[in-house]
Amino acid sequence: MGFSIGELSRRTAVKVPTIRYYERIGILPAPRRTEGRQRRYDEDAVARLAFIRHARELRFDLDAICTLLSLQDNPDHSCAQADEIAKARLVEVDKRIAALGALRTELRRMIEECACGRVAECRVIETLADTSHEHGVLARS
Amino acid sequence: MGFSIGELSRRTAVKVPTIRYYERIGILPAPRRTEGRQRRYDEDAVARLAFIRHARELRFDLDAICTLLSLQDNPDHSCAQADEIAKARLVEVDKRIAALGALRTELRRMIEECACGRVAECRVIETLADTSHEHGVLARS
DNA sequence: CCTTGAACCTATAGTCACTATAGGAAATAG
DNA sequence: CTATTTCCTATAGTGACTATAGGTTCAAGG
Repeated sequence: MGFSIGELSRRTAVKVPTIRYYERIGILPAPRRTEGRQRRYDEDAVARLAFIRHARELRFDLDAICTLLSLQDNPDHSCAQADEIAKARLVEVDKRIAALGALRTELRRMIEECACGRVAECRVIETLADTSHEHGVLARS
Repeated sequence: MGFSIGELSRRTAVKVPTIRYYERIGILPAPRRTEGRQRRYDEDAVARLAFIRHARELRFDLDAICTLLSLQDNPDHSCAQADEIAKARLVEVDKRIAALGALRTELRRMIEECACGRVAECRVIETLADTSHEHGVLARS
């Protein structure tokens, strides 16, 4: 008749404190409790938590996941919004990959050109100290 | 005879609260003050803050930047440590790019296969709900 | 000299998505 | 019945800022 939070954690590979956190912020419904106030879950909880975990692996933020979950609960609804969220995520990922590619190029150049002697001639430090470059954006994504 | 925090902000493209934050955590030295306790900076502060900003653009964490700054202050020291930090960063970036590439592939497949009708047939939701996949890692990098 | 308004000051709390800790209670195995 | 494991809540910490509140100082114009 239902299983513990530890068991749910094992079944979904989501850590126990994270499950409690998800409940606290309302992304996972509060389950029923034993007489001693311990949580007892069912298969529905496994499914919902697995959904969240997979979406988190794809780096959807919890806000987006909230929307996706509520869509899932309404199968007759249009899925345009889900599509939109996924597409927005793809755009972010594309941007991030491009930014990281540029970053990698700069790091490689820094490292290659460093003769690895004294700091005075270190290309890594020199590059960072160089103020002649453009002010890029410090985007988070 | 020195300039204000607002001027330093304009010259380095680092926001005023961020500059104060950097001072608080000790990554930027406390500057001298006017009689009215307002901060007054010089060119050295510009250089140091520009260094930090550039390193942040390359996503070095503040801890690594701290080390790099102390290296910069000792030009006769070996730059092996700087090299090491930069190489570690490169490894992280490589990993992140690989992970994001995989993520992009999955997002694209999800989006392409979605007929964009009702949620019941939505490939996006379906993919997220699918529990048959491997438990990947939720690495931060 | 006086006023206005922008820029400055500190201290504190909030962000995101958790993670860690403390101090205790319940469940389960032997 | 005891020992061990797992569970509970509440709170604080993470990184790197960002935002807010409530007050002070500075520079310029009149």
